[in-house]
Amino acid sequence: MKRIETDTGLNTSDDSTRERIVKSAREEFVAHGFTGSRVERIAKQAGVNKAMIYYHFKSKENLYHAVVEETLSHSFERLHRRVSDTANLEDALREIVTTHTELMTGFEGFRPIMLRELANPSSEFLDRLAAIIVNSGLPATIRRRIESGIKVRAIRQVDIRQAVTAFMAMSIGYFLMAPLSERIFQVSDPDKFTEDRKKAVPDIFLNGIRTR
Amino acid sequence: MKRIETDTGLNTSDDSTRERIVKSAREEFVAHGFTGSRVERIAKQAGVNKAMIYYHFKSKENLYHAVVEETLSHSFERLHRRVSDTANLEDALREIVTTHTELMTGFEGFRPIMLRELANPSSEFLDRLAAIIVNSGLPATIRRRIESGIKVRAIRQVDIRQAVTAFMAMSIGYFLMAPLSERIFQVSDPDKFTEDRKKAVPDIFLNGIRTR
Amino acid sequence: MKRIETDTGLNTSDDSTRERIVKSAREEFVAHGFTGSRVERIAKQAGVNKAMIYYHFKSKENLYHAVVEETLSHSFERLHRRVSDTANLEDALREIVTTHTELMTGFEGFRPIMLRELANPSSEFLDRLAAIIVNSGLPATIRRRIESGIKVRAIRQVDIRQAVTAFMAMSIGYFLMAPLSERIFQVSDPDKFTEDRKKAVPDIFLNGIRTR
Amino acid sequence: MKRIETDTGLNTSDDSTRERIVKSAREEFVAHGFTGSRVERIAKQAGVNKAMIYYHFKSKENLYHAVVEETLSHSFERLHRRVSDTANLEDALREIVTTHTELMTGFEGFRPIMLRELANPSSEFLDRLAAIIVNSGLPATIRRRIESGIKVRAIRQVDIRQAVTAFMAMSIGYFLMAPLSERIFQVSDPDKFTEDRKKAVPDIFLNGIRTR
DNA sequence: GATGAATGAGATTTCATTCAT
DNA sequence: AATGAATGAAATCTCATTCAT
Repeated sequence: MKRIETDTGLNTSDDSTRERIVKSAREEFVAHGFTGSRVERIAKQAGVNKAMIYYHFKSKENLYHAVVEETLSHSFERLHRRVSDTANLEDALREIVTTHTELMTGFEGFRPIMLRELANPSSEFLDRLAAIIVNSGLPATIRRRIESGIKVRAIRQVDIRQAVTAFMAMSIGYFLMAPLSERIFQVSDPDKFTEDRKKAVPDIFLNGIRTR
Repeated sequence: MKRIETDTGLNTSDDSTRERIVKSAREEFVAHGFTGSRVERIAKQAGVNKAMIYYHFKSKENLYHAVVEETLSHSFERLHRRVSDTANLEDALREIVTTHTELMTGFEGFRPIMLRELANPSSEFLDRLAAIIVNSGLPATIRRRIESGIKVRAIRQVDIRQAVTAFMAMSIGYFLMAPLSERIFQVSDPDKFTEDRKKAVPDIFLNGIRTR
Repeated sequence: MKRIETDTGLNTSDDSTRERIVKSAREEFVAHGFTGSRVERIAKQAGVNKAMIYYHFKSKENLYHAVVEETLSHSFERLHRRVSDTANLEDALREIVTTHTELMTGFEGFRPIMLRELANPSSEFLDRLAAIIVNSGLPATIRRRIESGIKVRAIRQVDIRQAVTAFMAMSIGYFLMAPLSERIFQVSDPDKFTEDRKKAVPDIFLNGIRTR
Repeated sequence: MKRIETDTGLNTSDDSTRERIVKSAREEFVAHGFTGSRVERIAKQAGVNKAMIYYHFKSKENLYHAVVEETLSHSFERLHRRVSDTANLEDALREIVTTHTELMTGFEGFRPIMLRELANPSSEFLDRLAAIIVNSGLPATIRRRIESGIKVRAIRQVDIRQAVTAFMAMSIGYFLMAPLSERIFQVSDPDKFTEDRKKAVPDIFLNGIRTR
C-alpha cells in the first residue's frame, strides 16, 4: 500500500475509496473553504454515495481534519528531508526558500488551507505546522548559524528574532500575498519570477545582515 | 496599539440601524468568512430583525460588499495621506512599514478579510486594494528611489521587482503569517516586537541592497 | 387567546400555528413513539413547512417536551380541581377512579405517552406526573382517611402503602393493561364496563380493608 | 430476587452467534423500543458484523419477532407449570401474584416490551400473551372458584368480570406503573415491598369480595 | 422602518439493507 | 458463516430570503 512518493508527495494514483474521498475533499475544501464545501459534491467527485463519506469519516469536520492531516504529513516529509546538513548559512537559506516554494506551488491546496487557517486564531493546523517546522530543525539551525556569524563578526549585531522572522516573511509570506503582489507589480512570467526569488531572497537577506 | 477611533475612518458612534448592521456584519464575516457567516446572527448582534437586513441591503452578498467597502475605504484613508514626499528611501520604507502596521493592527477585521480574499483568485477586494496601494504612489516612489540609487551606485544592481516584492513581503506578509511566526518563535511581547520591526525591516532591507 | 376549557381540557379549536403543530405532534408521537415519529408528517398535518417546526421549537426533542408539557398541564388541571373536599373515603376513592378514567379515556394520547415513558426509567415525564399527583393532595388525603379509619377501627390494620398502591393499580394500572384484559376476558361493551368500574373498584377496595 | 438462569427459559450460555444476536437485540429493543433500536448497535454488542444479522434473520422486524418469541416462550414456561390444582381461591390468588411477580421481575426486558406493546392496539405480542394466560387455565380457575364462592354465599354477589379484572390490575398492572408508584410513595426497599405484596394483594382482594 | 412568521431549497446525517469476497 | 464496503431512501435540521402586518 505504501508507494514511492512522487515529487509532490501527493499520492494521486491510489484509488482506495478512502483516498479518493480525501482527494476530492481536499479539492472541495481548497475551493470553497469548510462551510462553503458540500459533502454531496465531494461524494460525487469521489464517485461514491454520500453515506460512504460518513462510513469512513464520521462527519464533515472529521473529513476536514483528515485532509489537514494529509496536507501536514506531506509538508512534514518535505521539510524533514532537507534539514540541516547544509554547509553554511547561505545554503540553508536557499534550502528554505526552495522548500517553501515547493510547498506552496507544488501541493495544490496547501496555500488556501493555510490562508484560511491563518484567519482562525486557535487553529490546530497552525499548531501542528509550527511544530513540524520547529522539529525540522531549520529555525534552530538558522539561528545558530547567525549567532556564530555574529561571533566571528561576519554578521552584524542584528536582533536575531527580527532577522529570522523577516526572512520567513520574505520566503513564505510572499506566497500568501502573491495575488496582491501580482496585481500591484504586473508579473508577466510568474514561474521565472518564482525561480529568480530562490536566489534573490537569500541574497538580499544575507547582504542585509552581513558586516561590511 | 490602542488608537483613537475617529482616526480609523470607522464611524462607530453612528447608531443608525444600518450602521449597526454593518458593524455586526463585519464582526461576523471576520469571524466566520462569507459562507460561514449567518444572517440570523448578524441580525441578533445588531439587535434587529433578520428582515431588516434585507430591507437595508438586498442580500447577504450585498451586505458583504458593504463591509468590504468600509474596510477598503478605511485602508484608503490610511494610505492616502502618507504619500511620498518623504525625504529619502529610508524614510519612505519606514513610512510603509508603519502604514502597513497600522492597517493590519488598527482595524479589527482587515487582516482576516484580506486572508480569506487572498484565497480567492478573482477577488474584487484584492483588485481594489491593489489599486489603492498603486494609487497611493508608494510602490512607484520606492521603485524610483531604488532606480536612482542604482544609477548613483548607492544601491547594487538588484532585480528591482524582486527587491520591492521582498520588501512588501517583509512588511505586509509578516502580518499575514504572524500567528505562525508567534507559534514558531515564542514572542512574549508582540507589541514591542511589532514596534521594533518598524526599524529592523528597513534596516535589513536597505543593507541588503546597498553597495558595499 | 385564553379560551373556556372544553370537557377534555384539550384546546382543539385554537389554530395558532404553534398550537396546530403541538396538536399534530401529539397525534404523531402517540401513534409512533418518539423515534418512530416523523417531523415531516407533523408539519404536513399541521399545514406548515417543516422549517416552521424548527422555528417554533428548536428540535424534535424540544417539540416532544412541549407535547409532554401540554399533556401534563392538562392532567394537572384535571386533578387540581378535584382535590379533597370529599366528605369521606368512599367519595374520595370514587373521585380518583373518575379522574383517572377521564384522564385515560378523555385525553387521547395520555395513555400511550405514559406507557412509553413508563418503559424509560429516567423519565422526566414520570417525575413531573408524580409531582403533580403528590401536589394534588390526593395520596395524602387517602392515607390520612385510612389512618383515621384504622384509629376508630372502621378499617383493619392493613399496610397503608400496600393498600394505597393496590388501589392505584386497580384504578390506573387497569387502563394501562386494558388491551390485555380485553383480550383475556372478552369485554363486549367497554364503555359500560368502564362506567361500572367507577363503583366496583371502590366497593371491592373498601370492603377489602374494612373491619368486619 | 436473583434467580437461577436456567429457570427462566433463557439460554444464556449458548454462545452460538444466533443466540448472541438475539441477546443483544433483546437488550437493545428493551432499551429503545423497535424504532429506536439500531441494527448497528445490536451487531456491535453481539460482536458481529451487521450483515450477519441479515444473514440469520432477514430483517430488523424478523429479529424483533424472534425476541418477542423468546420473551413469550419464557412467559409460557413461567405460567405453564402453575395450573390450577390449587386447593382454594386464596392459594390460587397467591399463585397468580407470585407468577406475575416472577414474570415481571425475573426476565429483564419483559416489562418494557410489554409496556410498549400495550401502546400498540393490534399487537401480536398481546394476542399471544393473552392466549398463553388463558391457556394456563388461571383466569378460568379464578372465575370458577368465585362463582362457587358466590353460590355458597362465601362471596358477595359481585360482578365477576369486574372482580377478576380488578385483581389482575392489582397483580400485574402494579408492575407496569411501578416507576410511578415508587416516585409517589417513596419506597425505600422495593424487594421487600414486592415480597409483602404477595400476601397483601390476595388479602385485600379476598376481603373485598367476601360476604361479611 | 420594523417585525414575527413563513418558506423552498438544500445541507448534514442516519439507517436498514445488500453486495462482493 | 462472516466481513467491510456500499447504497437508496429518508431523516433531522439549516439558511437565505420573503410576506403580511
